[in-house]
Amino acid sequence: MSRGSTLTTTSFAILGLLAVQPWSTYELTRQMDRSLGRIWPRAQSKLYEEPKKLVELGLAEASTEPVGRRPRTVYAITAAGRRALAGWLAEPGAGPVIEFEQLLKIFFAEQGTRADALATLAAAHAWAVERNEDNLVAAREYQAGAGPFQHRAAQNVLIGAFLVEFYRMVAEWADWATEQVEGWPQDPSRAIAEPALLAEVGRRADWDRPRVPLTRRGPSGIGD
Amino acid sequence: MSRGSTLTTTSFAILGLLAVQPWSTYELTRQMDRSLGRIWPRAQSKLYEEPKKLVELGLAEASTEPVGRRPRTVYAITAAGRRALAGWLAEPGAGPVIEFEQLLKIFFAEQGTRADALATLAAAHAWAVERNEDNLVAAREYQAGAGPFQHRAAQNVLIGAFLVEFYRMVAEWADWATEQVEGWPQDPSRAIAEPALLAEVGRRADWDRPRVPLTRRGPSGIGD
DNA sequence: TTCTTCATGTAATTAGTTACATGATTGA
DNA sequence: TCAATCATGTAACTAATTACATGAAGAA
Repeated sequence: MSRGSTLTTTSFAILGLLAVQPWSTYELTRQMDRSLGRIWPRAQSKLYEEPKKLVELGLAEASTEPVGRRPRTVYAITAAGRRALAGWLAEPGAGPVIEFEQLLKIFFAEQGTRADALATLAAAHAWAVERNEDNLVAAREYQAGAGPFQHRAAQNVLIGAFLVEFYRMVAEWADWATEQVEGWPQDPSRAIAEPALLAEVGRRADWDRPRVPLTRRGPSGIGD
Repeated sequence: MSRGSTLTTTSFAILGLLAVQPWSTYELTRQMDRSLGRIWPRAQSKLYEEPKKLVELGLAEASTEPVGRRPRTVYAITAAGRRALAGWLAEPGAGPVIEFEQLLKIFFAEQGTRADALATLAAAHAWAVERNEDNLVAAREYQAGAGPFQHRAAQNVLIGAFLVEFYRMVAEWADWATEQVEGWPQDPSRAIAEPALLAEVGRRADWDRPRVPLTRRGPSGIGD
C-alpha cells in the first residue's frame, strides 16, 4: 500500500472533480480556472498529468474519443476511486496556507519609500475588489443555471462564503493599513507605532481567549 | 541582466531579512519559523540554499566563523543587495495565494459523510485558534523586548493585524459553516441550500460595488 | 482563406520538500 | 558521561511551472 502515499492533495482535487462527473482534461482546466483554482491553484499542465496517475492506480478510467483527426481523453472515476476519495474526506486535512508577496513587501517597507508601500497596499486592495467581482460573476452564472453543479449548491455556498469574507477582509485591511502608512513620515524607516495601535490590534486578537472574569489588580496596562 | 530574473520572491524574502541585520543560516530558519513563515512559508533547506545564490550574484557576502571545530556561515547584505531590494519594493507585487485543503474537502463533502464535514470544520476552527495563540505569544515576546525588530514595530503591527483578522475570519467562517452543516441531512449529497442563504452571502459580497442609487424597477428579486 | 481563439497535449526546467548526517552544548 | 536538544548543513527526490507545439473551429 505504499503506492497510496503517492497521492497528493492535487490528486484528490482532480479525483473529487471526477466524482462529480467525467471530464475531458480541457474541461478540468476550465473548472480549475473558474472555481477550484481559488482554493487549490495549480498550473494547467499539472491537470494533464495527474489524471494519468489516477488511471495507473486504478482510481480513474480514460477513454478517448476523436475530435476531427485528433483524440480527446475523457476521464471517469472508478469504484476504487470513490473509496479512496471517501477515505481522504474522513481525514481532517490541513489548514489554510497563505503566500502573500505584497504583505512581504510591507514587512520590509522601511527599505523602500513610503510611496512604494502605498502603491503596494493599493494593489492589494485592487486585487481584492477584482477577485470579488470574479466571484460575483461566477455566482451569478451559477444562479443562472450554468455549470454542472446545480445539485451542489449547499457545498458551493460554503466555499463562496469563505471567499467573500476573505476578499472583504483583505480589502478592509488594506484600507486600514493605508491610513496607517499615510501617517508615516516620508522616510518609512523613521515610522513609529503608537502604543494605542498595538493595544487595539491586541484586543482584536482576543477573540479566542476563554472569557473568564479577570481578577482586577488595579489600573495597570497591557502586559501586566 | 538575464541573471536578474533568477531571483524569486523567496530570494527577496531572505534578502530583506539580511537588510535588517546579518544572520547565520540557522537564525534565518528560526526567524522564518516565528514570523515570516506565516506569510511566505518555505522549507528549512531552502534557507540554506538561497543565500548562496545571493552571494553568487553579489547581493550578499558570506563570512565564516568557527563554532568549536565546525564553521558557521553568517550572511550580510551588500550595497548592490540593497539596491536590488529597493527595486523589488517599488514593484506592486502579487496578491495573496491561498491553498486550503480543508476547504477542498468541504467542496467535495457530498462524497463523504456529514460527520466528516463537521470534523473538517472543527479542525479548521482549531487551526485558527492555535495560530492565533502563536501569534499572541510572538506579539507578547515582541512587546517584552525580545527579537531584533524593536525599531520595526510600525511594519510589524501591519503584518500582525492582517494575521489577526485572517485567523478570526477563518474561525468565524468555520463556526458559521458548522451551523449550516448541522442542518444538513445525514447523507450530505441530499443537502440543499436555502435561497435565503444564497441571498445573504450575495449581500455580503456587495461591499465593493459602486454605491450608485439603482433605478427601482419594481419588487423584483436577485439577478434581475 | 486566413486569422484568431479554442482545445490538447509534451518537454525542459526549477522550486521546493523530505530525509539524512553529524558536530556542539547543556543539563540530569 | 550520557541523552536530549540545538545547530549546520547536504543529497535525493518530486511537485509544479514555464515554454513550446500544433490541430480544430469559427469569424471576418
